[in-house]
Amino acid sequence: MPIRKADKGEIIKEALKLFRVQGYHKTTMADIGQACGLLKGSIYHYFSSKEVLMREVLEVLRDYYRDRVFIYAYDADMTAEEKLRLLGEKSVDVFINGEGACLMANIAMETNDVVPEFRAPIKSFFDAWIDALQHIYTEKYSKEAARIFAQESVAAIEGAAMLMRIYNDRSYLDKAHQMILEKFKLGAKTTLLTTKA
Amino acid sequence: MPIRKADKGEIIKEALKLFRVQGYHKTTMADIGQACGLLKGSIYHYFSSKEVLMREVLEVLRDYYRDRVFIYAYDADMTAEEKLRLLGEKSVDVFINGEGACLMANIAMETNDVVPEFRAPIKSFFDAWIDALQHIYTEKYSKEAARIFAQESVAAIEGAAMLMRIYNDRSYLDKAHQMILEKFKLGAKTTLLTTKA
Amino acid sequence: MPIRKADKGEIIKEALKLFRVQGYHKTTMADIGQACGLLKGSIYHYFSSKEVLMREVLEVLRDYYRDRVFIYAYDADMTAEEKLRLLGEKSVDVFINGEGACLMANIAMETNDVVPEFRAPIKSFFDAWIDALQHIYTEKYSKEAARIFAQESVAAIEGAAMLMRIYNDRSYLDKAHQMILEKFKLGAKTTLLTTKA
Amino acid sequence: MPIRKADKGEIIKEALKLFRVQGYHKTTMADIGQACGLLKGSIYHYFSSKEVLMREVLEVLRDYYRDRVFIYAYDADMTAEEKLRLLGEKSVDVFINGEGACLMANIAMETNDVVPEFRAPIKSFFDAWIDALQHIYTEKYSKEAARIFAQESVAAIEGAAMLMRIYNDRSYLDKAHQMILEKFKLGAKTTLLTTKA
DNA sequence: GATGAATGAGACTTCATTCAT
DNA sequence: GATGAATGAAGTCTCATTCAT
Repeated sequence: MPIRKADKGEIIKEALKLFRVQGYHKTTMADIGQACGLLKGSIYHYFSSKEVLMREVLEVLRDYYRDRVFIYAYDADMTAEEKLRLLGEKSVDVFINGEGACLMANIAMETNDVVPEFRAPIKSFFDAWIDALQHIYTEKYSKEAARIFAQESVAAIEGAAMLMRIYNDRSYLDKAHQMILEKFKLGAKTTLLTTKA
Repeated sequence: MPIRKADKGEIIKEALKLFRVQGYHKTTMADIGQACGLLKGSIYHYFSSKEVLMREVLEVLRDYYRDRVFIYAYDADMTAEEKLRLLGEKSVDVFINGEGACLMANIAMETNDVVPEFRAPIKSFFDAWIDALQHIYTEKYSKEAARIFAQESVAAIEGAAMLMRIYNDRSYLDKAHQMILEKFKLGAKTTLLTTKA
Repeated sequence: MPIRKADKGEIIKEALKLFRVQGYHKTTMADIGQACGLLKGSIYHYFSSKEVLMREVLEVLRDYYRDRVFIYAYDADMTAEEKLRLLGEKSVDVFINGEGACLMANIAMETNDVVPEFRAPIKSFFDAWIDALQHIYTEKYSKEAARIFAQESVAAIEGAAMLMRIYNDRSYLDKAHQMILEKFKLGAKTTLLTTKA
Repeated sequence: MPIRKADKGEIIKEALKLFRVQGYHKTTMADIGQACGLLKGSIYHYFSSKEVLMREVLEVLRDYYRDRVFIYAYDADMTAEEKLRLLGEKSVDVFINGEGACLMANIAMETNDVVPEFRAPIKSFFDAWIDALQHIYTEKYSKEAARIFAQESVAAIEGAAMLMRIYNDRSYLDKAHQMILEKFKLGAKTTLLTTKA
């Protein structure tokens, strides 16, 4: 009869929190173990290495966003503005609770050139995000303009998340979302490329 | 004079490059030594610790931007658009040559919560950047709107730098700068807050 | 249970031997590890630093003397001379077997001004020793004279231990103990201060 | 034209102070250099290694004591008690000013088993000391008893020096000297062996 | 499944020593 | 004679990982 102190899900959840705050290299297996009530050695029952654990964290997060956040972009029953607001809320919420896309950016910056194995889940996360926004924006913009606006939006949000962290002021993120919404309402006038019609 | 293989400046330059690409924790003193043709121990002749070296790197970079890049924002002989373009060029150039503000964002993300000693130079770098942009924007915007637009601009650029890195595509950064310039030309219409007049 | 090569007690025992012979600064974690059949890094499983290990060594030794040697001074069933002889024997034994008060003096001399953390256990060891001798001596001496004689005795023994080491001749220690016993038998005549009665 | 910032004598003096307080292994060439206003590398113009420097320190100290302190023991113009007092004063003085026999004991304890090269000067220092005291004591004691008393005296003083350091209380040393003087005045009654007859 | 002990590679750092100038 | 730069060995400590129980 096994003593079950933790399962993969919980380890992933705790690891995510630590990786987000401390980064990949600074977070130790002992840190993660402690957060789950395990010894560091025990984590190897679930994950064959720290790298594999990180990869699973990234994949779980990407899947979560893809299936539970970005999916709303494709919902036919909401207006574009409602969808935008919803995505923003979900993201903001996740950012502030400390389990979100912030990790993606952090890990991307820290490991892009030193752990290539992490690139795939990170890329597919941002692909899915940009795709979702583009889909929303195509309601008012041409496909090309929508893509660019989507990229700008993601950049604006991640940049704001960075400032939020540096200045310890969450309003940056709120302002970024408002700005995007405003811009969308104003239509294509503010983008380099022309509107749909 | 003894055999001089390196000086502080060169070590800082090499360290900057490595920190930017590999991050703080993943970069070892041996890496830095090798890049300068020194043994790891020899670096301690110039810097009393890895942390002190990193801090000096951040300070040098901040001072460089403050004195040689952001300063153009206050030049009375250029138009706002010329200044914006100049700042963009200088930044782009620095980004692409691999010695620039990208490091600030990377290190901010990686160490914000684990090495508080780095916060001060990082903060003052972003302060100086935002101040400079705000100063330019006040030509067309109210002080408040100019500040918000400045923050948005920095966020947009840093977010774009992140995407540039993830997708290995430098066009993100160019587009971010173009977008900012466009937006500035269009005036305050695109911001939440009202224009100057 | 895992492969157990050593426990705290054994590490402390081996460390004590090495510290006594080589001193604190000259003894390396690798030395201690080798003596226990461990790698240097493995010792950190039991002790968080070399300093902490040394402190525990000092505390264990102090407790050992307090509970198993000096305690005889307070035994009502022995005469003062029996007690003195017993303390002497225990000390001599310990000195010669290489696990004893000699370490206290060595470490005191070597680290008094450079590792203040070691002072407390060293002081309390000597306090307990002097207290014990004073207690024995009060049978024949006033409290004050007994204290001074106790201090003299400790000094005489530690000084003799030093000569023993320098001349590699254990007879110094024996002679010191004999001298102390003689002096005690002769009563207070030899001390500066007056006898009890 | 050479820049003379220091000479051997000064380096030895400063090194002695540092070795006495910090011990041999803990004192670095940089420490010594700093104390003399030199860089550590410059010390090698005077001494070929740290070990050689320490050996010279020990030899200088031994010679100093032999020629300027212990020599009074052989002065025919003083009484035994005057000589004892004089030796005590010189030693106390040197102890307290921080440049004396204390170093001999410290270094003896710290390096006896790890740097055999230091044993010779240390031994000959203590030989000279014991010889001097023995010579004084032979006025009242047999040669054998005088030697033993001399050894006891040295042990008493060095042991007191140790307590002085541990308890940061210089009275231990004064008391040791008083005790020795008392004992000498009382004659051979207090020693194990018989008086001269 | 979980543990605690152990490993070994490698990190940062120190320091005696050398040497061209 | 003195310097500052450099070296290389070694020291303390960390950490991902393994494994018998």
